[in-house]
This record gives sequence, C-alpha cells and structure tokens, in this order.
Amino acid sequence: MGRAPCCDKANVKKGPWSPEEDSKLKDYIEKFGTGGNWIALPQKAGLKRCGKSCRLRWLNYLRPNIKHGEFSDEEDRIICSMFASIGSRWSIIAAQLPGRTDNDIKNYWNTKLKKKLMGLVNLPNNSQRKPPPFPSSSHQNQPYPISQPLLSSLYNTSVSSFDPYVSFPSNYYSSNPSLFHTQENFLGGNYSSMQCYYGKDQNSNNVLMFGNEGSCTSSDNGSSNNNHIKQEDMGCSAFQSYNLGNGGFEENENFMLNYGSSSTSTTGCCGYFEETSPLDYVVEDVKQLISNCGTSNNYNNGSNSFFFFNNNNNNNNNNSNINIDENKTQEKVMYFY
DNA sequence: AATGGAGCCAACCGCGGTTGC
DNA sequence: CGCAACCGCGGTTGGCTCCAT
Repeated sequence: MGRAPCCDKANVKKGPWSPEEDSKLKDYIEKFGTGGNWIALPQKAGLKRCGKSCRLRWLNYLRPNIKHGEFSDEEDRIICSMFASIGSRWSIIAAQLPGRTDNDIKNYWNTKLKKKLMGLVNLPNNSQRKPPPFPSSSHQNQPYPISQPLLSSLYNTSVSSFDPYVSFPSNYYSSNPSLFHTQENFLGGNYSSMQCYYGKDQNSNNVLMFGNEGSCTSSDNGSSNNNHIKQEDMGCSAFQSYNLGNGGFEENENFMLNYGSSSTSTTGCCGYFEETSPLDYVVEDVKQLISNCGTSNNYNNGSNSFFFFNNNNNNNNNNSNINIDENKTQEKVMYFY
C-alpha cells in the first residue's frame, strides 16, 4: 500500500489567499518550519488548504527575502542569457537571481521581457508594427534599428555612441557587452561571455550574431560568406521564431543559426552557443538537453519558447559542404529569413 | 461615466521524477 | 518490485487593474 491521501480535496479552499491565511502560514512556518512535509502542514497550521497551495504561497510570496517590483537591467541580462542557453528552465534561472521566484521570472518573461527583447526590431518611426517580411523589403539593404534603451541596457553601450542602424558587421564587436553567457558560466564553470548583435550582413541577411570578445568580423578579411550556413546545409539547423505578436516575428519565419566551427566545436542547437575553446561541461544533463533539441520536434513546446527546432527529416545532417573559415570560429550568426 | 481590450500576476493544473510503503 | 502519494516544475488560467475610446 502507498501513503495516506494528501488532503481532503473536497474540503480545501482554493483561490486567492486572505491576509489571515497568510499570517497563519507564515507564523507556523517561522515557528516550526515546513517539517519537510507540505501535505501535513496545512492541517497543523489550521489552514483549509492543500499542501501544494501552501508550498506555492510560501515559496512565491511569503518566505523572507522575496524581492518584488521592477527587475534590474542586470537581472534582465541574466534572464536573457540563461534563457538563450537553457530555455524556460525557470527554477534554474531563479536560482541565479536571489529573491526572485521562478513564477516571478516566468511571468516577467512572458509579459514584459520577451516583448522588450523583440523590441530589438522596431521600425524607424518607432511604431510597434512588425518589420516587413524577410528578406525582401524596402529595407533590405538597411538594418533595422535596435531599440535604444534596450540596446544600452543589454549591451552596456553608451547611449551617446548608439547607432540606431546597426550595420553588419559593425564595430559593436569592439564593445564589451556580456549579454549571452555560455552555459558553463552560470553553472559554475569557466566564465565566458558572448555578445549579441542584430543587424544585416553584407548580403542583407537579417542576423543575430553571437560572438565573444576577440571575435573577428566578416569584414576583417572580406570573406563574409564563408561562415554562413544555409538551411539546407544543416540537418537540424532550422529555427522558427516564436510568434510574438505585435512587433515580433511571425511564426514560420526561420532562424538560421551558424555555429562557429572548428576542430573543437561541435554542432549545437536551440540557443546554446558553444565556445570554440575546449569545453569542460559541468552539467552533462543540460548539455544533453540542449543537444536533444534537434531530435525532439521542438525544444520548448510551450508558449514561452524563444526559439525551437523545426526538425527537418529531409535534411541529411551532413555539414561537410559547409565552408568554414577557421579564422572566425568564434562567431555565431543567427539568420532571419 | 461606461465599456471593452490589454496587461499583469497569483494561483491552479497536470506531468514527470522521486520516495515511502 | 510495484503501486500510490509526494514533490517540484513548467504551462496555463482567471480575475483584477489600467487605459483608451
């Protein structure tokens, strides 16, 4: 036989917590702790609530040092970088933000930050309508402006030097942002920051470029095409953007991810941007999660997905025809088509 | 002032992994 | 070993508030 039933579901209250209930729960836990048993706690505390509900209320609202209110730019950066690396693993992300709960971060992402990020693509008149379809548009040879506050916020660039039209490649490589960190950064391994740029390359492709300090740009040697991987070249490289509504991209606009390649770099996916230096992965599980993206139909199937795979079985996973410029192994380019 | 839509967020739901019996 | 409950998580929902019309 198993354990006793957790609670009398017919006799538990649901819905918003009253101040009295909050007080009872808080007082009880402060005096006696949770005892490691949430199911038994409500009865002991004199609450007609399910243990799950008590746990949620405590963790998300009542426990000490909970931080409410605005998220800082630094918190934004952490959330963005971690989301880019591991997706919607909110509890892991929350662990990096003292005082923030996974629920808070999840809500913040869904309601604000996601839209804020997609504000990267605004039209010159600052309207919120979405950019014209890629790649054919009157702006084909002109990069979309990046929202100034967000850019300065995320990239630590000074507003005075802000160029609303980011040419690609551009001298943003010389700045020192740390938007996207590699996985091992927040997991306790070697710190390595990466930069993120939005713009157009010399072929007017819409790109997000990820690179780290010291990455050379396409213009450095005039061989900009060498590191560009077309969708048909990569068996698991086709991304779709999340449908972000106003100001965002429509579904089925594909992201293309160009992984910097070298003898030490392997094919990654799903927003995990691998460094070219030898990687000592601290958490193999997460790596597995990332690498599994291409074998499951999508990475984050829910509405919170930022990118997810469009697994294309017609492709043969053979990257041998990709022309790699070994001098640019630290560039990571994401294409929007 | 009334109303409807959008945004926000606390709370619930359901699932997968873990644990106790 | 298998079943059932616990636990924690991510996704979703519903109600409240704000704001534009």
